[in-house]
Amino acid sequence: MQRMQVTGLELFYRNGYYNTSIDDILKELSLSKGAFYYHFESKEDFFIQIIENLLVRKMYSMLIEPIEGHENTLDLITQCFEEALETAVHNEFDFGFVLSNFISEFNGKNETIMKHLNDILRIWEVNLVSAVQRGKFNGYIDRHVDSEGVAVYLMSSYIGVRTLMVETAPSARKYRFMSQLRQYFKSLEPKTTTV
Amino acid sequence: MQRMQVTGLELFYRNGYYNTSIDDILKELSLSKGAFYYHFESKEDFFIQIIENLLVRKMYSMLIEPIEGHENTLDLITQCFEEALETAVHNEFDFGFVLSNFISEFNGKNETIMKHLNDILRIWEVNLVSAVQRGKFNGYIDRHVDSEGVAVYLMSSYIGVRTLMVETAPSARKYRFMSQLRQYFKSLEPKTTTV
DNA sequence: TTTGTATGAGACCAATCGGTCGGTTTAACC
DNA sequence: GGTTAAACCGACCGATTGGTCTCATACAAA
Repeated sequence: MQRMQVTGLELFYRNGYYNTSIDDILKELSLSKGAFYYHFESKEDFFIQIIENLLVRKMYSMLIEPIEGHENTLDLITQCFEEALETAVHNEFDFGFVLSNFISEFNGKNETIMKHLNDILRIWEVNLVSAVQRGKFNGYIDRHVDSEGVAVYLMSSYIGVRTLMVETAPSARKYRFMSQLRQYFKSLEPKTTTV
Repeated sequence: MQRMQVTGLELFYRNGYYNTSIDDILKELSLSKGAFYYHFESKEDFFIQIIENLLVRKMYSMLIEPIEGHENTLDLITQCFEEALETAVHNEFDFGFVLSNFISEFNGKNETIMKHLNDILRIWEVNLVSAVQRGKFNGYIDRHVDSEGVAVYLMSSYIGVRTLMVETAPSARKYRFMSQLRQYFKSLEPKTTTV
């Protein structure tokens, strides 16, 4: 059952949800339809369980927990993005950002699943916002900065660069992205001109 | 035939390529299979023609031509993004950024189509790079700025925010995004401290 | 050994897919 | 009116889809 979910996520990620048949997954595992429908109600139910069990965990470990510390927020985020992108660069079978790929696929087609995906997005956003607020409180970020704005901008750029890194020069694009991210972050630091 | 392409793009955009059957398109137009396969070799050929005829044109008119002038580059890009996002906000049937949606869908599945999509991406990138270079030449952008880096960062953030604007508070997210974009642009302006 | 239950196998189903093909309509030209 | 070719119709095909159903196996408790 755990194996089914892991393999399911792999194939759904690689080929998309609608373009991956249950038979594909079962063939990979040498299992039968009977085994599948004994454990899961439907393909949709199967996918939702994958989201809840695997995708959420992955998001936490890669993009949320790494920025939870009390050190310099901007450094934490920089390092977090750096590592996440580096993982993608070295992944031979990278097909973009899992979450945003699924959002693109289900948007306007399956409201139930979209709700689950948006939940994850919101968790990410909330954590980014409070990280920025922490940074302001600790004096690493100028206190006039709009925390929600920074969060949206960070999520946007990350989602986008992961799409751009698909297939065309991922390493170069990662490098350029990170260097501009640092440039942007510099503009968020407290104005030293303030007395 | 033109009608077929327009309707085809509409449905492919709304439901995805693999999730839209030829019958769906023909039903919408009250046409038959015969009519379709008289004009197009296959579903793939049909889609590629749509890309070449409609998608490329759309990209040019919305994201490339508006930034081609010789005024302040950063202003041009700001206004261009502003208008593109505003269009999305007011579009009742917005399903994200057409180009990046298709990239997500075809990535790793159809190399032929991916080549066409990447072509469009590269055209966009080239135009952004030369816009930034123009800005440096005209004194609107600091000459130490990395043009390619800015281009990648701009494309990333645009692609990402279009994904984020899907379904959840598009207007608020657009506003926050634009305001952070301006913040970022400010950091690209020439350092007045230079004598 | 018998029974009960958890787990799985795989034939089967209706619906749908992209694509084919023989035939019909339409309209322009001689 | 006859000819031709572009445009279109729709029945049909084999393959595949998500899902159901019946039946087989495994193993622990009685």
